[in-house]
Amino acid sequence: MEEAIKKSSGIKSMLLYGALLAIILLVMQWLKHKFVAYELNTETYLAIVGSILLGLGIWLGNRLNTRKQTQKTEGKVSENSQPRIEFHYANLSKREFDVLKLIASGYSNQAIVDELFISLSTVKTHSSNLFQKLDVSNRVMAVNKAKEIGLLV
Amino acid sequence: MEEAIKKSSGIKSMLLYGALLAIILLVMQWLKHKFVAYELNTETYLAIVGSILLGLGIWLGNRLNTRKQTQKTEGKVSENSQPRIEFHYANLSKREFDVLKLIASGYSNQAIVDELFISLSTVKTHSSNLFQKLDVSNRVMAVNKAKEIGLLV
DNA sequence: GCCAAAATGGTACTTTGGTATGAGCTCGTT
DNA sequence: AACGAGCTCATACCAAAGTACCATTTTGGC
Repeated sequence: MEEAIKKSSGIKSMLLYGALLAIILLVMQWLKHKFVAYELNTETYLAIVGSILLGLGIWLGNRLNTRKQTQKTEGKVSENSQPRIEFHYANLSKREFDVLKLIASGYSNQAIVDELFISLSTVKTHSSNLFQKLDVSNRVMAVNKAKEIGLLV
Repeated sequence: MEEAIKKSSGIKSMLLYGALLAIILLVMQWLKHKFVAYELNTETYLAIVGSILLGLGIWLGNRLNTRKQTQKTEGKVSENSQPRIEFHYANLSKREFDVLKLIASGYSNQAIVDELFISLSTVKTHSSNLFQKLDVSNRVMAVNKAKEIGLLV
């Protein structure tokens, strides 16, 4: 796909070149006519043509490079927006996840008791279960792991 | 500063233009000499000069844009590398910060002992001190706070 | 209705974490 | 030399976390 875009870009620039060259030839013919009509000397003629061509060249070079840059930027943006949160990654139950969130906020077990209206031993059970599922052995590791796998932001 | 760099870049491109124009004039004189010597017609002469100038223009435009891009990239890189860890933000001592980093990685106190070659009571002392400085009461809160204030990434 | 998963809860115990208090040593600054 | 900051360490104590084991109830899917 990106290769196709690059090829397309190459063909486009070629066509552009061709069109520009055609215009340049027309300008040259016109200037030649003026040249003959007003008898401009050769150097003046060349300076005019040269300036036009130089300016065109710079513009073209600039434009080609801007296109390259735009493609790169788009590529990066789409990469950044892809990481979705995988909710069932570690098979945590709803309640286990509730407990995990509060742990991550720095709640003690007792504070979680007060927040979820359950007993201390239930908090410990959920906590222990989620550690097992996340394959960790303490709260900080659990929080780190959960963030790492996208379970928590 | 960035404005100064941009101005500098502008001056440089002007000098470059000047130098190129000088070269072009020399080439024109040389071709005129050839023109006279070999009696090339005017259109051939123009085609040669025109091609050279167009090519030069494209090259220049490309180069200028590359410079712009390079500056942008450097600007981003320097932004990314600027967030230094503010070592004394919360007035943590070096040792306290060492302990904090390990806590943040999920290390138990005993594991920190083994990592830093100090006693358990020293770990506890540093830990307690850093909690006080960060105004928190447990490890998870300490880690969260440290990340929040930019002390840890 | 049956069954598995989830939620809840208790008990006992060990491990880990955190606080308070005190002390000694080194180094840099005044 | 005096002083403060930082590092280190010990002791004592309690709180909190975590594990193991067991049990009952609830919920959701078939």
